[in-house]
Amino acid sequence: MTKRLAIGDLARQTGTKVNTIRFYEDIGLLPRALRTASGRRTYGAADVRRLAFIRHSRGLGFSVEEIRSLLALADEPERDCAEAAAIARRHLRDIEMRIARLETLRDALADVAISCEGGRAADCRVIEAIAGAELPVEV
Amino acid sequence: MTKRLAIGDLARQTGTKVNTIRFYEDIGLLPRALRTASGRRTYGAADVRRLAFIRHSRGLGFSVEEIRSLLALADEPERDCAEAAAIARRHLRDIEMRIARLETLRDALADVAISCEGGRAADCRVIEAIAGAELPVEV
DNA sequence: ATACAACCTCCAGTAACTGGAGGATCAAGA
DNA sequence: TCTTGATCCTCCAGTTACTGGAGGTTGTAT
Repeated sequence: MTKRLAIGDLARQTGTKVNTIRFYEDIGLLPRALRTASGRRTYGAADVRRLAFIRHSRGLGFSVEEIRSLLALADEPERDCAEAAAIARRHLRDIEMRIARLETLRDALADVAISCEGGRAADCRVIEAIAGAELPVEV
Repeated sequence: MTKRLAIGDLARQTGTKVNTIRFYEDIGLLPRALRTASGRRTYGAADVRRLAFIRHSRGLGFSVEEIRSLLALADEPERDCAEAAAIARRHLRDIEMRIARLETLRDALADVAISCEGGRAADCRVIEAIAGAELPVEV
């Protein structure tokens, strides 16, 4: 049998912090790790793959709940994959909306930011521009 | 003297939740409100302006700490406005970076999302694509 | 034997609110 | 005057996805 990894090794291999790995175990994204006699966690190849999947998903911006669904699908090979596709598409739409929103914001902010180059705060056009702004709340 | 507003009135006038107004008072963005004999908060025109400024700033994506600096400048008319301009420009750069990051994400996700239209999860290309993804962590 | 790194568990903190419990007060109608 | 319902008060817990630290144990190398 191949030798198992300590939590620090797994952390290095996947670019994850040790505390984060324990956190994933707490919330159930990772199964409870096997322990040595003294209680230290040990990991095998399947754990490395699973954690890598989680990290990649997070890198793509999926939420923990989305990842939970994705992992559940991956764990049951006979289930219908359409759900995974739906999650991905929904997430894509969400990101597109965030981009659009940020672009609106950027344009409004560009107007504000270029309007001033110093002077008395009393006459500051940045502050005036913000005071007069009309933007939908919530970023 | 003009009549003062109850917290609910201020909330309606500025599109802010009552709890949020109290929260801003707690963290010092709004001064401690004057109270009636029975302890209810009352607000005047200056409070309306200040809260509107805060909400507009939030709408533009400024953090509470940034707003704190902006308000400090607005409160002291003799200070140099360059600081406000710097805050705005820094924030603008930040938003541009977030947009760029999200665009990268969107492209990666688009690849993932279109790759599947149902079937066994075991063969799911969405899941495979995520497993094989190489994205910088952190959104 | 003694460092020192790495591990353990538990807990608080982050950002910016939101919602709710439990209780007091106000305005208006009967 | 009484009562009802809206509004207000103060606290406190929960949200997301971790991160960092305290206080203590274990493993390894010299």
